[in-house]
Amino acid sequence: MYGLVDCNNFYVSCERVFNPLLKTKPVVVLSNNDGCIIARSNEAKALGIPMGAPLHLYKELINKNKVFTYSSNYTLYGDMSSRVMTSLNFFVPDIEIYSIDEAFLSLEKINGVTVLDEMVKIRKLIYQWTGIPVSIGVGPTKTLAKLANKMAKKHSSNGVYILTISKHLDKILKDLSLEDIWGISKGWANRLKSIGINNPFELQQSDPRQIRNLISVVGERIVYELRGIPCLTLEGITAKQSITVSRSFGNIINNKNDLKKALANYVARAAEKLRSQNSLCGAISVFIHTNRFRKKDLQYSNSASIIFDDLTDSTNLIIGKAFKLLESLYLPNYNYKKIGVVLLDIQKREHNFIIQDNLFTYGNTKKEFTNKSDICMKMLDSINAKMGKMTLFYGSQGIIKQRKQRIEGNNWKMRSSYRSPFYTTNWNDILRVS
DNA sequence: TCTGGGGTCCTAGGACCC
DNA sequence: TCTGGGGTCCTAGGACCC
Repeated sequence: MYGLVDCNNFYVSCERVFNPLLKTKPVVVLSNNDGCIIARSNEAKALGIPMGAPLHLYKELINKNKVFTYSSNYTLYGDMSSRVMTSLNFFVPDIEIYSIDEAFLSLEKINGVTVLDEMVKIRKLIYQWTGIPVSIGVGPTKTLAKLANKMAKKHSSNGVYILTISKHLDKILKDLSLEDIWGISKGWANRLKSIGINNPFELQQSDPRQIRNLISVVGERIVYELRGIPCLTLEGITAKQSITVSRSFGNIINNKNDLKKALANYVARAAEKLRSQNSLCGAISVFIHTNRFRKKDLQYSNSASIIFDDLTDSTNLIIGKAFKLLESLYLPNYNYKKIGVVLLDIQKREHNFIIQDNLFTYGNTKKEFTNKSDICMKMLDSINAKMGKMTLFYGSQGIIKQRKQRIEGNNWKMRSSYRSPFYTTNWNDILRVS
């Protein structure tokens, strides 16, 4: 059984913790430059203010109804989020932090009879400890837990909803639209409708292979998940595979120096994030856009990327390269609205070791060995000492794959990002927590 | 006038290898 | 003239998520 905990109107709830007078008032939180509405209290939703709406279109409605508006404060939200997650972890050891305001729980260890009581208790205590109201959905798969969470928000008095495979679920699925299902958006919903599948129940009953042909393996998984057969599992905390920092400008910018100033800032922020997850990056990309909403303006958007000679986390080094990329992208006579940087090919710093022939390289350490398995045993010892118990696979990529498959079943697939010219490659590829 | 920011995964197809 | 089998690697583009 899986649980999904979702903070209600998270950003608004955070603001309310520090200003209890807002509790019963309509509140919205705005994006960068106060451009869009990105969070709404229930009262604001009731006024018909949609998610992601440009503020200027709703100015009048907001003024008329005395809606409180707040610029976003991500430092605060990040901090509140970790308070909630830490509290959750206190009750349930196996959790997956899915987003800033959501976490999946593994409920295997909780007795089925008492799940409801347990969830009600967790919900109550999370509120007591953090001031954040949450909803909890429970189901046999992540997809159904997600759906249960939606039901909890709509139809539950205690904020908890439990879905099981039953006639009742059939009825619920018949009454929902395809887009209510996690992983299905407009594009796929339309494709499904084109072959006569009009609601989640019909999707659940459909031929998984046919769905795969239509909308890829992701869709096939959804079919099984709706039947209560898990295809998705809890994922631990993993390092980011890419890090983006970008902003729209409040005003239009057209000179290169201003763009450089902004870019330097964003690179510094991105490099900070990179270091905070103890990683290095091997490549970056820079992009710029004009304002796509100003149809009369000449439009231009472009991006360029560069691969570093060595993995790095140095702000200065990355800024240098980013400026070079900007030089190649910048065209005068355009009004720029947005610039951003993406760090790519991200690798864990401590995982960056190489064995080639009989040379073992780990950071700046180079050691020669006469026996290859000897190297691996020593590596394993030092890694175990640092990180806890691990299993080490070594050999050519093909051999690694075979061994992993023997242990983990046939679902394991070598991904291109694991490639390496050497015997060992990405941490994930050769090591596995046992 | 004003229109967010940051992610992940999957596929197809060509190049290439033994 | 015929033309295997099994694979990796890479990229662009398209979906989706919060």
